[in-house]
Amino acid sequence: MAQKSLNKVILLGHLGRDPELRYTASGKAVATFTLATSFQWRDQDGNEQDKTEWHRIVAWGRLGEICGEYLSKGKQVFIEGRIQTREWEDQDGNKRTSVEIIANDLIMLGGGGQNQSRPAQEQPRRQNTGGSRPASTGRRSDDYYPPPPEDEIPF
Amino acid sequence: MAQKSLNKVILLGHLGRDPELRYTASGKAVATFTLATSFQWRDQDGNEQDKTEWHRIVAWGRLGEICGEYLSKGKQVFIEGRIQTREWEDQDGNKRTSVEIIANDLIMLGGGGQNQSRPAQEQPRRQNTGGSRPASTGRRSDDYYPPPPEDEIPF
Amino acid sequence: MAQKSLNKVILLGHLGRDPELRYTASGKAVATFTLATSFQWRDQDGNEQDKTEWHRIVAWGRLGEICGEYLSKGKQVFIEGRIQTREWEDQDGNKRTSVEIIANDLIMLGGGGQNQSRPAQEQPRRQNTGGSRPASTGRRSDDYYPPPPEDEIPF
Amino acid sequence: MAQKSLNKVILLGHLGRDPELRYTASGKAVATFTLATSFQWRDQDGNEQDKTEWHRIVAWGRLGEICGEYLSKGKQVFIEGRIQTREWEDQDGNKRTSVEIIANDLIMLGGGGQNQSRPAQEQPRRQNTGGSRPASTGRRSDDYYPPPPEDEIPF
DNA sequence: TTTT
DNA sequence: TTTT
Repeated sequence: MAQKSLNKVILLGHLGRDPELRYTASGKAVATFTLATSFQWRDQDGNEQDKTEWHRIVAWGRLGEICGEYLSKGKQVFIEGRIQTREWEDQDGNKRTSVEIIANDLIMLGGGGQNQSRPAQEQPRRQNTGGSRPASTGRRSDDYYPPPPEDEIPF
Repeated sequence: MAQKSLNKVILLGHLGRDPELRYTASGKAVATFTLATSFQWRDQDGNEQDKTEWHRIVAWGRLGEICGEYLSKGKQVFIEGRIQTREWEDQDGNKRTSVEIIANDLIMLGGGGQNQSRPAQEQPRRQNTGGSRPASTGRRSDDYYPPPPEDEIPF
Repeated sequence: MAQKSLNKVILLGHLGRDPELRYTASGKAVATFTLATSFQWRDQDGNEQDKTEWHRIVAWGRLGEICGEYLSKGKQVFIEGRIQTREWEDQDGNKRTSVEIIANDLIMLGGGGQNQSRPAQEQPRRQNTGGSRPASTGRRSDDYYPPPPEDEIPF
Repeated sequence: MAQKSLNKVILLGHLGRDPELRYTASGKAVATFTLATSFQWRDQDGNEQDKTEWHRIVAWGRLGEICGEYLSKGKQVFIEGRIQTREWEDQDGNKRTSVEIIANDLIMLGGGGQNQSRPAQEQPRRQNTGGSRPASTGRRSDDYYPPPPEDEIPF
């Protein structure tokens, strides 16, 4: 039995491409896109160096649909998620491994993006999986207790 | 209309006292306890300095009940939550303000704690608010998509 | 002797006012400002509710100067820091307590802000405390190892 | 020129093996080890499912030496770091990619570990890179301002 | 009021 | 492949 552990990723960067929105056979939405972050440092000669890291982001369900609708290449977003390694076989039958960030929260930021009013989503919406909260990224789960009425606070 | 924002706190420390478990009039559980973290630095004379910060933690619902059952003075825990300021009036009618951390996830760690097998919870369980997952801290909400069967992955 | 612990706060929100930049007697810069985050939930009648939380941010040294120079009311920022409680006495000699977020990293985001090109900093710069990295928020400390040259990687 | 971004990973889990401590040609220490986290969910039949994620951790310099000295298989640790992809060629000349977590902070927790008093470090210490704080993980960088003397607070 |  |  696995003991509780933590696997949390927090990213803030820009999309390298428009998200791709797909659906599983059972109709669940999933968006994928890449996000750039950059790491800066000063080398031994005192020169600024810079390396871009590309993160592969996966967003399932309602959050994926929101990504498909509102995000586009260049947009700046904050993402919270977890690291997940996925194994697959390439065409030669070799075992390959992909590391992806499974997003569970996302905040769209003002910066970047070219076509602000992006043409409506091409992909059909087969099914509105999960949740009735329209413009939300589904972050308010039951675990997030609101501030209760004052006379409800017993301390 | 409020734009999306982020208010996240991550703490790892030890409980200063046993949690207090109470219930609202409507039967919702809420546990409160304090958690110590310490900040170390070296002063200008090169001496190690140390300051303890006491955080007031509030855990609602099922998570609160788990705190009441399994945590005790001295135990080491990891907590994720949000900062919440609450206003109240003291006995002289002065406006006072309390800052609390509303926990939404918690990991119990091995360290600390005096009475490992704590006597069973004194407080009666009036109501099992929220959730059917008994030994969980309620973290697996709908937002956390599991790894789907391989033939379900469309990318 | 204190054991290692963790006290981390991550905020993303908008400034409620222009930062105030002050200097200690010894010439160290310190900026203070408030940051709004909002918490949304759906009440039992299914109506969207919203509560704004105001965080008091404190940024010392070079980071404080950057806040004084580049931030203004309405700007959207990401902040990482720690919670710190400070005790003081009000004019009646009563012990009061303030909870502040001591920032140690900050990312300026595109959103918000009224006067993009804010008039140059009014406060004199008494002393350039800490660090020679001009436009940086000082995040690249020694703890952040850059990617080494490939032939330097022994694994 | 890269804009500021964020790439942060927070993990809490157990080591899969003893760390390996190596040194670069220039004498810089680097420890590597794997860390397990687990993700739990309930499948459509209501059964608890569990998947272990193995993270490859890299710790440079003083932090790496501390890992080599104090960590061992089974130990529970909290790690903060960043994701870094590294490209290399396998023996067939194929481009391969490794995703690693570059640690920049680490907290040792009580749980796990088999040989509490592990035999002293086998690897020679070629060079004590970075830092004079012996038992510290080097987390108190210049960015972490201590609480100043009360008469130094100008607000 | 915690912990090593 | 992003961004300033």
